[in-house]
Amino acid sequence: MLTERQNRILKIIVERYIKEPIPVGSKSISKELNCSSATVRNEMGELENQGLLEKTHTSSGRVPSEAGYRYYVDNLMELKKMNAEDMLKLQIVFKNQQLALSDVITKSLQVISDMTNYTAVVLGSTSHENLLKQIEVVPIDDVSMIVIIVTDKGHVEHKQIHLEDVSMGDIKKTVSLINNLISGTPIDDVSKKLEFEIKPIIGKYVKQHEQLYNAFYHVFSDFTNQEVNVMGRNKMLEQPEFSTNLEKVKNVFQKLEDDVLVQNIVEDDENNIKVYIGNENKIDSDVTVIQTKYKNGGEEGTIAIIGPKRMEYDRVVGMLEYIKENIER
Amino acid sequence: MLTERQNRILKIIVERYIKEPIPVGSKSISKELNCSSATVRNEMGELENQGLLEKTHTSSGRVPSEAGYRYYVDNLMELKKMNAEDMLKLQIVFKNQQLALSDVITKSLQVISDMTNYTAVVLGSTSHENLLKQIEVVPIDDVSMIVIIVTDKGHVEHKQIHLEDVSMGDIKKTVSLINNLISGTPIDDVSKKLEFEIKPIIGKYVKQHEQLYNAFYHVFSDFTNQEVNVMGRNKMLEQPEFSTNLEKVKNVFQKLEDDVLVQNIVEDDENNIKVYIGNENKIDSDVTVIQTKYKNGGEEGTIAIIGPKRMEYDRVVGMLEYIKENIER
DNA sequence: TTTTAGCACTTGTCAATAAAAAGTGCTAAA
DNA sequence: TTTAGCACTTTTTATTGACAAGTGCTAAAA
Repeated sequence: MLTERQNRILKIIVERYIKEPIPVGSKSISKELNCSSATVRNEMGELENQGLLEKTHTSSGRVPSEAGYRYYVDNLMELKKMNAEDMLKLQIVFKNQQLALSDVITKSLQVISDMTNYTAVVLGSTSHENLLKQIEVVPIDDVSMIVIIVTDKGHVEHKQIHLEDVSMGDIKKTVSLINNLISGTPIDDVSKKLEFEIKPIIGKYVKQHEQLYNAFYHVFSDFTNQEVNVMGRNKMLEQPEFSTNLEKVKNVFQKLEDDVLVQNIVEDDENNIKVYIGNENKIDSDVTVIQTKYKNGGEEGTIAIIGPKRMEYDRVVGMLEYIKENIER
Repeated sequence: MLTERQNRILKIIVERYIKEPIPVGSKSISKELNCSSATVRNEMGELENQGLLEKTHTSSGRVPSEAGYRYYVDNLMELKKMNAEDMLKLQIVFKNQQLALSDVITKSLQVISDMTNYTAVVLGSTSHENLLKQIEVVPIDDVSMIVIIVTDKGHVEHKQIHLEDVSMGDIKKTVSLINNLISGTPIDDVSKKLEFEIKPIIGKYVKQHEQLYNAFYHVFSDFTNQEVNVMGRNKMLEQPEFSTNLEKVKNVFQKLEDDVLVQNIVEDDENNIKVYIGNENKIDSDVTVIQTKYKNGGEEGTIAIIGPKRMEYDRVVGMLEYIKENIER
């Protein structure tokens, strides 16, 4: 357990370092506390023994360790209310009645990314939570058509398919079969139902039923599992710790470019706001991910902010709380 | 006009520098030509007078200037056939019958980006070239529904709208009105037609016609003008001239993140392959854009490769030619 | 007239050195 | 328990010198 004074010192060091990435020395802290630099030095040594602080070299000032940030977030951080100006910017987005929920989320995270200079990520709900609502087919020319899938949560996906020697009538019939028989099925299960409930029926009276079945089968099996949206990717370059270390930037960018990797950001299903510092997250040991789930009616997903380990925890957590609140009503 | 020897020297310098970004000295060239370094120096001086070469400092070797690259591309470059291995990789994409055209283009450019370490861009056709084919409405719950727009070129767009106190019957009627009356209209003109041809009719018998009209109006006016697809964004970081100059990278990344700016890459409507070196393009004075239009049936668009000024012109032009050929049949 | 050998000169790079700044740990006294 | 004082470390910055690479120019050779 830390003493009151140790807590104060750790808090000062973390917050100073977050403001500016320069190791913090004992002298500058002694002015803030009513004691000498030697006392502060003793305490800092103790904090270092406990693994909460680190030195960049033998005679440098102290820098928070990963455990130090963790301790700060868990015990020392005071939540910061958003300032009025930032709130206003977000309210403009939330009050816009024209926008669908998913657009509101995306836009508001874009605003957050601009305000903080951190990267923001939105992950939509996964397919096994989506039920097939309806499919539609729009013919484009003799052999091409667009198949459109709509789920109960308003997720829309489309795919162009090419069918030769299949009559429009047969296609229409198949579509209406699907809509009547397997609407309401989780997207993940549609492929199976297609095989056991639709294939036998069309097999009887459609000439090219194999071709038709295959086309629809592919449409569903290619259904995107999750909507992934990354905003402010290059904000990472604005962070001093990355602008000198291109290798790190490359690694982070690469992870953020691959949708599958981005999906893995999500660590668990916790509903409240979670902070994953450095090695606690799966992106890079030099970043922190702050994330939370949101739920609104049937729709749900995860929003996350990615920044350097020395990110403004209090500010970002406050913002996410505010956004989550607004999304959920 | 340059002499034969000057041409040879310029070609050597450009190609050497493209291979490795180190200023080229007279001595190394004299070995390749049958003459002394002093002669080469004289010629290089002349080439510098003509603005085709530059020095990085008074006593450094020479580097191609923008005009030098231009001259190289226009007069010296020999087109390079793709090697068999690269061709094979692309053929796998082209031969895949399952993919829609737009996916083939995207995938093949992704391959090119991986092979060359340059960034690739695909711009789909613009909205004024798309005609409305059909719209569909899928209800989600009492007040929400999805409006889906399909164009004659297979472009699909959807939007969620919220309508209170409007009966499903009225909506269905309006949709069928639109499909019957203004299908075939360029997307850009739909809003107008909506006002003059649809609004008067629904105004007569739909209670909440104003609300209904507005909803549809927005759907069309928000129609994305152009499909924009950027692949291998962070390949830029692999280029030595950018990995030391973060400011440049930031500028390029910023431009590539903004769809509107990416659209502006397109310089004109030329059908053949065009090379825009440095200040000739609108992205950054340190990059080169190589682009071409493609056309396949009704669908058309632009593909472009973005790399440093010292990009492998011969290779990239050859690749684009090959891709364009394959797309167009 | 063209080419070339030779040489003085410029600039960048690299390693070594020195001095100053920032900060620590430890000891001993308050 | 706190603090003043001091020796010690490390980083940063500037300076120096040596060396390599390459140029431009002059004068001689082809």
